[in-house]
Amino acid sequence: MTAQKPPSTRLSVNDWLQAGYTLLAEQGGRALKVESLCQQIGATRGSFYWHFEDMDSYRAALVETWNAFLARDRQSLESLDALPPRERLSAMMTTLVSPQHWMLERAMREWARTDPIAAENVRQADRLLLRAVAKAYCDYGFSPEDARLRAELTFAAGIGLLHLAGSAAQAQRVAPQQRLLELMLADPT
Amino acid sequence: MTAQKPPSTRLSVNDWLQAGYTLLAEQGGRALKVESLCQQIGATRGSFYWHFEDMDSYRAALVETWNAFLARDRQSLESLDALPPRERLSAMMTTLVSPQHWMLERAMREWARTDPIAAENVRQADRLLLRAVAKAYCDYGFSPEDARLRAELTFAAGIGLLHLAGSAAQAQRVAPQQRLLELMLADPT
DNA sequence: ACCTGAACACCGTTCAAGT
DNA sequence: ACCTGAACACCGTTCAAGT
Repeated sequence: MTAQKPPSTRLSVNDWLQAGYTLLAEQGGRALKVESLCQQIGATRGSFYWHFEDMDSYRAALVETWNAFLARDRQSLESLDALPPRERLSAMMTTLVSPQHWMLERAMREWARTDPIAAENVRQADRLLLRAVAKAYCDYGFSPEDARLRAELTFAAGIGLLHLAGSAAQAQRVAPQQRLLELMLADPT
Repeated sequence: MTAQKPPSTRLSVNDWLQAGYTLLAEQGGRALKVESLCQQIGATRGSFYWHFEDMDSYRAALVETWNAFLARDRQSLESLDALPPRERLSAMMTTLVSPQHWMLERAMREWARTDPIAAENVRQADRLLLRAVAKAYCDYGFSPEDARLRAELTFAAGIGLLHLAGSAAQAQRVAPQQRLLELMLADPT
């Protein structure tokens, strides 16, 4: 049988990553300091440097974990293929702005501006999602080119709403989301 | 007669702000360090601290200057009232994504997350722009509520495109912009 | 294997001294 | 009035020593 995890005074890599996500979501990228992490987790600097090379590789670890999380998440989006296109799009948009995601999503995109590793991971994740959304528009009946453009615009609007929402609750974003979908599904000749 | 500005080994507040904008646009918020600014401008730390209290107030000065710049810019947007709604919207969107603006716009929004002063200024600027865009949709014939919602979505999509565009040239963003406008002006009952 | 705490380096900030 | 450069404080990083 596998060993049970003890209540643990001992810390794992994952504990540190978790603490990082908390800080990132609550206070943004500039708050990600070794000392802050130590306070959050109740350990000293040396412990951090046992688990991680330095701040840069710690950030890289955060990005990779986040990316893996996202990939799983978005793969499950693609598994919505069974749904009719309209419901599929609706489900995608709801997931995109889920409250567990948007704080970190924003922090990650902020990072991506200066960190090449983060940038590559964000780009890759975006490509996956864009493809899925475009496919849905395509299945709905738009030409591939038009579907692609509508997907980009939908995606952009989603990102923009994330940024504009500030700390607003999810409920306040659902109405715009659905209205956006209606407009995007319109067929102006 | 007024004194001419000398070729100047002497530095002005504005020189430091200019250096800051350059750094912000090129390397993002984390690159805004005193030493980097000094190198950029060719002076030593003490000079910086003659003109500014500390980094925080320097950032505040950057934000205020930027905000004044934006306000002027957006007031001129409202002066487009003479144009028919559709052209007015098109002109607004073009200005919104002008290459001189988007890098700083992004940096400012990044700041706004952790700096209350920046947040307030961004909020205020957004309110002005949103009102102008909503008015245009209203003049086009949509109900006030619908106009408001379309304005928010247009705005969100604009912000999103800024973020997604990366370092792409403006030309690549014009097509999506115009297509977005077409979709937003559609009238799905 | 994992953690502590002292030590060091780097960069934000201060300040006495120069022009 | 504006700037220099030395000095100090803070936080990222290292490392010898503990369990």
